[in-house]
Amino acid sequence: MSSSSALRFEIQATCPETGARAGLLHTAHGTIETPVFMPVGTQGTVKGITQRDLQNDLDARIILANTYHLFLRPGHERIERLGGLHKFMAWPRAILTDSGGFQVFSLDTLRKVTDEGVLFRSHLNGDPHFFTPEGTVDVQLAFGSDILMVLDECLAYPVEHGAAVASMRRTLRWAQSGYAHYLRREKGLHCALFPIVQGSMFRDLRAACADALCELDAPGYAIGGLSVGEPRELSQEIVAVTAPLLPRDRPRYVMGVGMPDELPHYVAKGIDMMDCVLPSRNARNGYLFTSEGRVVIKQAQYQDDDGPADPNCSCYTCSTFSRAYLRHLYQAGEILFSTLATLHNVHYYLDIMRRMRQSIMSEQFPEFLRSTPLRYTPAGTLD
RNA sequence: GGACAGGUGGGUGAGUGGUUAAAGCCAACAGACUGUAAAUCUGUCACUCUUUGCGAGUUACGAAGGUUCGAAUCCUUCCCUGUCCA
Repeated sequence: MSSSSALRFEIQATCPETGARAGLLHTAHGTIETPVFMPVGTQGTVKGITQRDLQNDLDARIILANTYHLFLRPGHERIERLGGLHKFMAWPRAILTDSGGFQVFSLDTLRKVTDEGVLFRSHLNGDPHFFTPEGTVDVQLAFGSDILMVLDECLAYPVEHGAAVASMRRTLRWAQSGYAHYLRREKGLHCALFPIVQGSMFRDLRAACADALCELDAPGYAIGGLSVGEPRELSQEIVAVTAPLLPRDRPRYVMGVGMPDELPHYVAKGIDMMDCVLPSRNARNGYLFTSEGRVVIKQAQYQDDDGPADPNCSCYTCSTFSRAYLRHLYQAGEILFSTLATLHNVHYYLDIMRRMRQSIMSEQFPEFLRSTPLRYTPAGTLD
């Protein structure tokens, strides 16, 4: 346990067969039951639903927000003046903020990476903003995040080994300098900073990066650089070789995953935390995740279907509305569709995590895992 | 009754002699989406055949005729719609 962190991780049960863990992550804004899925609220909102939905209905314990986006608008200093991000967005539970490292990937035409940091040209107005390992820590401290992420370079796939080496070393240096800066500043603050393992899909680079990052003795570690275009098997493989190299007594976080069926397979590799935009984004695009598989509710086949979106779901959407009504809302472009669909999809993800956690606690995780096999298509995506 | 302006594919609306099965937008249908530039984006969108090729054929721009090598585009008549005047 890192002595300098307010974050405390308590492992309650470990699956003897797979190594999957169930635990408690204690933060200044509540205790998080792990393994946990964290809904993504980039701009201080999980698109489509209210904080009340998230807290009371879905019972999410921690959500993500984004440094790049909130820095640009409304600005970290304003958020700090207004009492911090929790108060600003009226979310009393835990917040993890990504550093902007993902925007290195997603906004690749609007940025330039140097050894010192990342020069972004704002997607809003073109203004230049230089993100450094130290500066991104400062911004996240101004937010008052519970878990901060170091600035990293999220590479696209595929990439040459040589380029991946250089990038990984740069990310490693950023983690070291960012972490040192964090340690100088965090005295008395109740938060934690997670480094991020990079190295593209090269096992040797992942191992080297993980080993070096472990020397930071951080309270938790992330595996980044996945879901960037690689086949899904490869994501699992990289996590399988990387997770065991991270401290057993600290939370392990795989960033940006995944499809519902993939979640248990990450947990089986010793992962405790995940996040993904899929449940919220796909919801808005008419795609529901259900216990019976995908239900593309916008399809014409549902226009007369008076059954619930997912007959095995207890969420407000499924217990109240028909597929026909949801399909109608989508077709009509009604804003309520996004809300109801997001409510369901996020509920579906969180419910998977709750059941998974329960199976670990009751020593039935291997059965749970077998009940959600990975069905890869020839293209390396999931069916 | 008269004078103008019009009638284009599911809707809207470009096109005013040939590269037009007919732009764009909308609708419809399907697909993508993984640390969110996303209530976004992509594809299809007359019919038939096809060895699946930017291939062939058929029908189509209110209706019927006509001019022309060639017509959604020009002419004639008719039908219909809108506005205005009686």
